[in-house]
Parts: sequence; C-alpha cells; structure tokens
Amino acid sequence: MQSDPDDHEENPRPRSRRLPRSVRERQILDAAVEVYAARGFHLASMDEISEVAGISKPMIYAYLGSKEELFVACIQREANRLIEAIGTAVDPEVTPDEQLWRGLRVFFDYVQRNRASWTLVHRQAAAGGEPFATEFGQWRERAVVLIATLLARATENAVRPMQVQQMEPFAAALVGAGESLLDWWIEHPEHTADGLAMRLMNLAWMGFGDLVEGRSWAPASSEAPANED
Amino acid sequence: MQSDPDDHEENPRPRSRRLPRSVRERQILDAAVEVYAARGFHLASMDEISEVAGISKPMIYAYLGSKEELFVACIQREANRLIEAIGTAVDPEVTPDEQLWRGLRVFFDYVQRNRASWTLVHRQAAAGGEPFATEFGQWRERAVVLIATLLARATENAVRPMQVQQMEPFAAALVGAGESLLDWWIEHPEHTADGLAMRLMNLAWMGFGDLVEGRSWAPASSEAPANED
Amino acid sequence: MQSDPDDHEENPRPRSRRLPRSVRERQILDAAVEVYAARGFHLASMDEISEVAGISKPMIYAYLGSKEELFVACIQREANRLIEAIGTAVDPEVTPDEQLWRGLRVFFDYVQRNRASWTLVHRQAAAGGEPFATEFGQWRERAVVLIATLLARATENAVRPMQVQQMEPFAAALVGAGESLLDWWIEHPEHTADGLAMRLMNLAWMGFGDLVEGRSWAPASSEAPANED
Amino acid sequence: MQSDPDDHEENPRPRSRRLPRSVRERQILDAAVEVYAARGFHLASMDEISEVAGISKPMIYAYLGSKEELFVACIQREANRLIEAIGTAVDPEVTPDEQLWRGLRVFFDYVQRNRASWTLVHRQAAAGGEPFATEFGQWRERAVVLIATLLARATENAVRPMQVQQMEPFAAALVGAGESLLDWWIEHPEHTADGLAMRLMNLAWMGFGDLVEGRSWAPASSEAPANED
DNA sequence: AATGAATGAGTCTTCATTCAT
DNA sequence: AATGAATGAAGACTCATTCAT
Repeated sequence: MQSDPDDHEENPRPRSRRLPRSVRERQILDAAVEVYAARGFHLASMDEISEVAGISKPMIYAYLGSKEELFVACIQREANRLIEAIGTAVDPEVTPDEQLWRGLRVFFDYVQRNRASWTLVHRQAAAGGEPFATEFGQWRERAVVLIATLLARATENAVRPMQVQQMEPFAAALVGAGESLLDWWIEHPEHTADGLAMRLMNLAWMGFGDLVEGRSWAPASSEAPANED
Repeated sequence: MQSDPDDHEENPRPRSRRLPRSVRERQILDAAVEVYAARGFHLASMDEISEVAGISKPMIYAYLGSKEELFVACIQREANRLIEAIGTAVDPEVTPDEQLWRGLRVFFDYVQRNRASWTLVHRQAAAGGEPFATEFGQWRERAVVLIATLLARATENAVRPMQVQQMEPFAAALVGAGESLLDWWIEHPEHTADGLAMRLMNLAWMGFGDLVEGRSWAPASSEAPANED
Repeated sequence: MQSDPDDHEENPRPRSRRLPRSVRERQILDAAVEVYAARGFHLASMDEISEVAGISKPMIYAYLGSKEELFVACIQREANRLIEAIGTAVDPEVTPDEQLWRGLRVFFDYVQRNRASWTLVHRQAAAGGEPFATEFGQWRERAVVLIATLLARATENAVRPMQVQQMEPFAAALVGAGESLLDWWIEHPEHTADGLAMRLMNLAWMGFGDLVEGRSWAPASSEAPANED
Repeated sequence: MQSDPDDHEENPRPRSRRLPRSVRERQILDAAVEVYAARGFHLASMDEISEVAGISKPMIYAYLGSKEELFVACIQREANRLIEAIGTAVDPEVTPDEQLWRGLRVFFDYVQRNRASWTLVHRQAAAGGEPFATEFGQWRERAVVLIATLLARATENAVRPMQVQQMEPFAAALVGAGESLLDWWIEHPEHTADGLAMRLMNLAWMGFGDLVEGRSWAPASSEAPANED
C-alpha cells in the first residue's frame, strides 16, 4: 500500500507477547545493530529501533539502558562475534601461514555476510566520540594483538625470531589493509572474497617474509629525513 | 587566562566588520573544521561554530549554506589539501620507489601536523551516511588511483608490466594500511613518523616487488579457494 | 551490608505469599508513607514503593487503587494517627492549661518520632494540588477545632466565656506556630521537644490569658485600621 | 468558542516580536510564577509556561535555564519581593510595637494581593525536595531573623533585654502563626486582613510582653516531663 | 552588512497502569 | 493469588534555521 522504503514493517511481526527476557534482548540488539549501522548513532532514533524490533521503547530502556548503552552493547556483541569468527582460524596444528590465510578468508567472508555488523564496528564506533572511541580502540587492539601473535609465531624458526610487540605495527597495517580492501570491494564487487584475501595474503606474507629474512628497502638518497610543511 | 579547554574565545575576536567575503569564508571553514573534527558532525552545533569563528550564525548561512553543506565544504577543502600535499611527491625525475617513499613520508607528516583535518576526512566523513559517504568515497578513490598509478609506473620496466587498474586493490590495501598505522600510532607515540613510514614502505615495497617478479604465496592445502554465496 | 542509603532492600523480604489482606495493606501503606515522605508525591514511583513493600505492583493496584488513591490513604492514616495521639491529651479531669500543655508535648514528641509521617501530612499533602489539598484542609480543620475547643473550655469560668468558633483564629495561629517551630527545630536541634513546647505554651497561654481578661494591644496611631480591597 | 477553563489565551497576546531580553525575562518569570503556583513544580509543564508567557520554549531555556533553575529564580524573586515589602515596616522612628504591627499588616495585605506569589514561596518551595528546600530554608531564615531583630529591639529598655538569637524561636512561631492564619483565612474569608493582623498582634505582643516582664506559665504538676509513645 | 531574537520540530527518557501467564 | 512483561502517553530539552532590526 505504502511503498516508502523506510517503513520497516508493513505487517509488523505479530508481536508475540510475553516472551522471556533473553529473547527480547536478542531481538532488540538485532534491530539496534541494523538501525545503528544504517543510520549512524545520532541519526538512529530509539523510535525506529523499537519499531524494527517490534518492541515498545520502554522495554528497550528496561532491558538495555540508554541509547548510548545500547550502542555499546551492540558494538561489544558484534566485535566479539567477529573476533570469535577469526579466532577459529587459530589452529596450532597448522602452519602459521595457513593460519593467517584462514583468518583472512574468514574475515572477508564474515564481513561479506554481515555488512551491518562490520559497518557498526568499523565505522560508526570509530566516529562516535568518547564513549565509543574507547570501545572501538579495544576491539582494534584485540584484533591487532591476535594478528601480531600469529606473525610472531611465524618467525619462531626463522633467522631472527620476533616478539609479539615488534609485530604490532605490521599487524596494525595488515588489519587496516584488510579493512580498506573491504571498502574498496564495495565499489568493485566483481572480485571474490577469496581473490581479495589471496591478494592481501600475498602482499603481506611476501613482504613480511623478506623482512624477517633480512631483505629490506632503504632510501637511495642519503638526504636527511627532514620535512617542512 | 583561558583555562577551560572548552571555552574557545574568552575575548572573542573583535568581529572586525566589513571583511572581504573570501576572508570570512576562510574563518568560517577553519572554525568548522575544528569543531566538526572535535565533536563529529551531529554533536557540532552551529552555535559553537559561529562562536569559534567569531561570526554570527546568519552570516554562516549566507556564505556557506546549511550545516550539511558546510560540512561538505570542509571535507572537500581538507581532502584537497591532503591530496595536494601527497601530490608533491610525484616527481617524474625520481625513481618510483623514491616517489612512494616521499609520498608516505608526506602523508604521515601531514597527518601528524593536521590531526583535525585527518579526523574529519577519514573518520567523520566516512560515518556520516549518505551526503558524506559519497564525498568520502571520492577522496578515497582519488588517493587510491594516485597510489595505483605510482605502483603501475614502477612495473614499467619489470618482467610483466601492470595496468593501473590491476594495481588498485594493492593501492587500496596500502592506503588502508597507512590509515590504520596512523590510528595505532596515537596509542604508541614513541614511534616517529619516518620510522612508521619506513616500516610501511618496506612491507609494501618488498611484498610488491616479490609479486611483480612472480614470487607468490599459495595455500599449501589443495582445497580449491572456493567462494560460496 | 547495605551501605547505599537509597537501596532499600538488598534481600527483599521473602515475599511470603498468601498473607491476609489486612497485613498486605499495612505493608503497602508503610512503604508508601516512607517513599512518599522521602521523595514527594511526584518523585515517588510505584516501582520503588512496590520494591520497598516487597509486593508486586499489580497487588498494590488491586488493594489500594491508583497512585493518587494510595497517597490519600497514606495521608488519612497518618493524619488520624497524629490527631489520635494529640487527642489523648484531652482529659476532662485536668485543667485546660494542663490539657493544652499535654497536647503540645504530645505533638512535638510525636513529630520528633515520626518525621516521615509529619512531612507527608504537613508538606507533601499541602503542596499537591487538588485531590490532596482537600485532604490537607480537612486534617488542618480537625486540628484547629480540637485546639479551639480546648481554648474555649479554658474560658468557661472567665469574665467573658468564648465560643469555640471565636477561638478558631487563635487555634489556627497556634497550630501554625507549632508547625513552624518544628521546622525551625530541624535547623536548631540543640533544643529539646519539651523546651520548645514550653516556649510555645507560654507565648500562647499568656497572650491568650491577657486577651481573655480584657487586656489588649491597640495601635498608638489613631489611623483607623482601614482595609482596602 | 472553547470554554475550557484551562486554556489561558484564546487570543494570545500578539506576540510582539523582537523585545529586549530583560522584558522577556520578566514575562517569563511572571508566567512561571503563575503556573508553578497553580500546579506545583512537577505538574507545571514548560509547555504551559511558555503558552502563558506567550513565548516559545527555547527562549525560556535560553534566558532562564532548566525547569528547575526557572523555579528557583521564581522563588527568589518572589521571596525578595515579600521580604522587601515587609522591610518597609522597619522604621527606627516608630516604636517597636508599631513596627511589628505595620509589618503584620503589610504581610497580610501583600499575601492577600499576591496569592500566587505566596503559594509559591510558602507551599511549593517547601515541598519540592532538595534543590528547593534550601531556597525555602533561606527565605524562612531571613523572615525569622527580621522578626527576631524587631522583637529584640522591643526589649531594649525592658527589665531584661534579649539577644536576637534568643528571640528566634518566638519569631519562628510568629511567622508560622501568620502563615497558618493565612491558610485559615482562605476558608473563612469573612474576616479582614486588618482584623486578623490585629488578632495575631495581640496574641503575640501580649504574650511576649508577659514573658519579657517575667510573668510565665509553668506546669502545675511536678511530674517529670517524660513521654513514651 | 550584520546580528540578537525567535521558533518548529524532533528526540530521549520515564512512569502509571494493565495483561497474560 | 501473584507477578514478570508490556506499553501509551507525556514532558524536558536541544538545535538548525530564519526574521526583523
């Protein structure tokens, strides 16, 4: 009847009443992730979330607190999901490169399947200012450490083994490269998840391998690295 | 005298009247960038911007339009600045690796000096939803093409020269790696801009070099890199 | 164990089921008086009352009706208590001055021991607007008549005996003086209940005695006590 | 057309636009006193205040702050008005009894003419809980000290002169008696302001005079002033 | 040209009250 | 009989935007 694409529920779910708290909480979080991801924190309205969830606003407040607390709860849940998904790639039985490869595939795959989740954690959380920046920073840190650990383990039998800490900047770069490639992917959907994962794997693993084995690049000119604006 | 960091102007600029339009516009944009970067688009209020700029709100509307238009103007100006800064590295006289190296250094250096500008373009623009996502996408695209061109040129004399288009995913990954490293830098300020630039340069250039020369990584397992969905 | 003064029940009463209605009603009223007195009518929430009472909200509504009706019930119960307490002072066996004296002492004593009750009846009821102002007026009237009767009886054997009605303004003044003294007492707790009762007794009884015996004050200036408006 | 007695402005004041701030502030305060007095703090809505004032809500917030701050501003303005009115009675040229008499008349007269003001200061402020109770306490204190000073001065030439402090409980009682008499008056409007003022003057002045001159009442029975509940 | 004054519209949040189990 | 689950309705507060001077 109405075709306004912003209306979420022409026939709202029959609002099956009297459900246990845990179920409701999940419904709410699902709806909130969707709306927050689509609109961003500020443009998301509690009204819309409650509509999408098929639950009245007071229940949201009763179960999950303020708009801000709800947002944090969403970030945490989604960040955990993602980290856990990637964590499945960590299998001490296989070689480090295989682990990294699996991790990358899972990562690209997960994001492909859960755009909203990724947008929320990656974009909205990062831009939200103080209550959320912290949350975002923690998730980022976890991801970086996870990768850095993997990389360090890959050097265990190399000429010069590395500490996890030393690997962190590389891990951070790798995480960012993955994130960025995902964004780029949106505009170039002709590529496959595995194709991109492979490209990234190559770039990272080869460059990384060179470094571990002592091959490196250095500026040709001896010009002092001075730089004025 | 001013101790509260949130008070912008104890003695607001004397509001010297009758300035040429271009000066006024710059004042406004400067203030807007500052406020938008600090607070984010939604939390920034036109009141605060007008206070910081020392210009009354009606003038802002007269010169630069709505809050949204003002934000877009800010993004454009700052993105241009950054792209131009990096563009200085493009010098056909020097080798491609030197060009990339200079570009990275300028990039890290610029961001270090212009946090607000970077935050605005990188974070706020990306999360803002439709009017801004486009703007953000364009800036990202420009940056990627700039890098991809550089990379492609580096392969001109190699065994198999590459098209700019083929380089785009690598460029995107590289841009993202740089952005991410910048974020990571905030939490680990003991590193220098040149140190990080060097790490990234190495990772990218070495890995990239391997690929160009035909060395690559492939999964050990024979499982075909299938892609469902 | 409980250190936060706002937490009412760490281990809420075990909600022993199946209690006779009268007991439940008392529990509810006790809790309601406490909460209403502490927070005022509007800031008191039915949720808090039900928590303090250890009884679920639907029961409260079933037994005592709406929030408003519950408040009225509280006022009535507490006002009755107070009037009854003072009523014990009325003993035809003793002299009127002795009766007044006893009444005052009981009054000060009662209020000292039942601050919440007094606050509720005296302050909250009075400010609440229409449903409660009436209730408050009635209690005030009862108190005034009680005192006025006492005063009138004291003049029975005097030169000119007085009607109860004539005594009412004096009684009203006396009641108000007592109330006010109680407020003042809070800020000056170094005084004792009996000390204050004695002061008030003196002021009232002496002044009153003078009047009854025909001594009175009149304005020195001959300006007629005109009353405009 | 509509006869709803709660509609304040059928033909709202022509909203003469663009008035200076001070004028607007007065309009707002006037409206707020009216509404707060009629409804009480909680039932008063900012919407209604803005309607009565003929000014939009944002201006109220811009000029006078939150609902709470507005309430405090009202209390302060009205309390000051009242204290100032009574202060006019203080004239060192006339005798203390004359001063007290004038003060009482002004008091009764003022309240008669400014019911809303009085209700606000006397009732609503007192019941409002913490932010306002303090404000109320201060006004009460000022009134008590004003009266106590008067009373003390009246004893300067007496057998035993009194300190202001010693007079405070009497002053508090007197203030309360006046307040109470005013309430009582509402139900018995057949009395005149001067009539009531005279009654109170007599009660207070005669009783007080007795006390100053050493005549006092004491309990006949020697029973220890013990009192159990 | 420049601004203090003004507001419509919208959002978060709470609470008395009632159902369905 | 007793309660966890649920909501309609309402109110404080803010902000982009514009008018009248």
